[in-house]
Amino acid sequence: MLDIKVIREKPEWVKERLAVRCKDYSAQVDEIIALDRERRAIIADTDLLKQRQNSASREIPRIKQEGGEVSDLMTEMKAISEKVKEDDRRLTELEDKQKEILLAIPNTPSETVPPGADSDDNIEQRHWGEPTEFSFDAKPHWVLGADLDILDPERAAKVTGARFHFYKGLGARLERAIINFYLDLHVEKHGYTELFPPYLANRASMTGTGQLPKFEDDMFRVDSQDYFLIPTAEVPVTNFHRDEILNAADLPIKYCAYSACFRAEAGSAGRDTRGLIRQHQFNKVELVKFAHPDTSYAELESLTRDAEHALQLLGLPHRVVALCGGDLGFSSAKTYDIEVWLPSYNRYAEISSCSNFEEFQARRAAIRFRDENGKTRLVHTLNGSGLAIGRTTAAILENYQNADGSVRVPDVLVPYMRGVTVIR
RNA sequence: GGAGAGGUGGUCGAGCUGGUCUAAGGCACCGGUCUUGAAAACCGGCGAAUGGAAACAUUCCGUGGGUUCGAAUCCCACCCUCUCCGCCA
Repeated sequence: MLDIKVIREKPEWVKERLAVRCKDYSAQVDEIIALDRERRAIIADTDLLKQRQNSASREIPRIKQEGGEVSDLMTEMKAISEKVKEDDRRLTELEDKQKEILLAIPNTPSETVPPGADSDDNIEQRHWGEPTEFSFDAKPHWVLGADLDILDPERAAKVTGARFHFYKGLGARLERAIINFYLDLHVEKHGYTELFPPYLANRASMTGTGQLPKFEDDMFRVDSQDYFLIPTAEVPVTNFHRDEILNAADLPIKYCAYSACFRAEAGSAGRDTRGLIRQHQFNKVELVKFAHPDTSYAELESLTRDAEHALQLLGLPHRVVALCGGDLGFSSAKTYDIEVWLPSYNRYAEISSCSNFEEFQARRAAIRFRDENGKTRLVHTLNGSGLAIGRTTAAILENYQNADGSVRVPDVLVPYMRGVTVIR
């Protein structure tokens, strides 16, 4: 959520920043300003009436005690009371309307976000390794998965529906090995505290991180309760500190969390229909930081490096791109995607998205800290995949496949695979 | 799921026969006095949000409604926590 004060004071700047997203939000900004003007006028009026109310309710008991007559005063107060209630109703209406619009406006992109309309305009920052070369006909991971009998989407479709997977045997062990490798790496080498979160979150939490109200259709909702299956551990982990005031000395606070993630992804039909790339349920280790505003961009860099480090230890070729304005997510001010080389796609494919949300989520979720002067300020929240597990499995299967159809296990995973070095 | 108790500022906790609650007090925290230094003691400060240039004003006692001139306090609904019982991995 954007700061109403900034919208009020620098509306043209806000519109300009939002335009980087290649969409025009001028109408919404103007409407907010109009509502805000009326809202503040009503507050000023009503506060005067309430002040009169308060002073009268201090006088009434005093007059009574002195044996005075209060019925005239009570009659007057009755009328004021009616007016106050009416004004409060109108005020609530305006606030609700203003908040509704405010919640639907995306974050203002940082000044460093490159211009551009879609992913073709993203800017490569750096790359590591080179695309894997094969001296034989390389198979896509879904073929390897079937041939090795370690992935079973057909039975998952029977048991549940399209876009779910069973992992089987060493496939299941590989997925589990990657989860543990990532968690151990971030806890032991990068200083994150591990959280294991609930997989269901309530409406307030989903609103706090920006999934609601705008993207309700992308979520799985539990019918019997107003709970949602989390689309990412970002939701429970960021809301871990919702409505809290943190100590400045504790910042940055760094968490990593494994969770299953659930996405209804209404618009995705027809894309990436085979394999592990786009599923309704997938595994992910997420990195989340609560940072001081002065250092949040440095924290974004180190968070991205932490995620890249995992791919480097796995020996998977990858690159980092800065998302352009048109490709930026709703809540993000700045995002780096990490893309891993996927031979079956013959291109780099997203495996992590690392973002600085600045105050956008913190304002929605009321996550503040007490600064050096004792003032409360909003923290900056950041998160990034560290990394997506299913896509890692796909990348390993494809990049580490041998001519005979077997797959070598990356060295760092062998202990997690209980000594298995080749899946055959 | 059933019965009972309870949700008050960073924390503990008083208030809960409606009107100096304009939320006591303790602890924590910050500043000062004292001290070689520290502790203790003493003095002072110390919640958040909104509106306002400021003075200041308003709002907030789990959430949302209601009664009243006036609600932390009374009424209704819901949420959560604790204790006991039931069920359960």
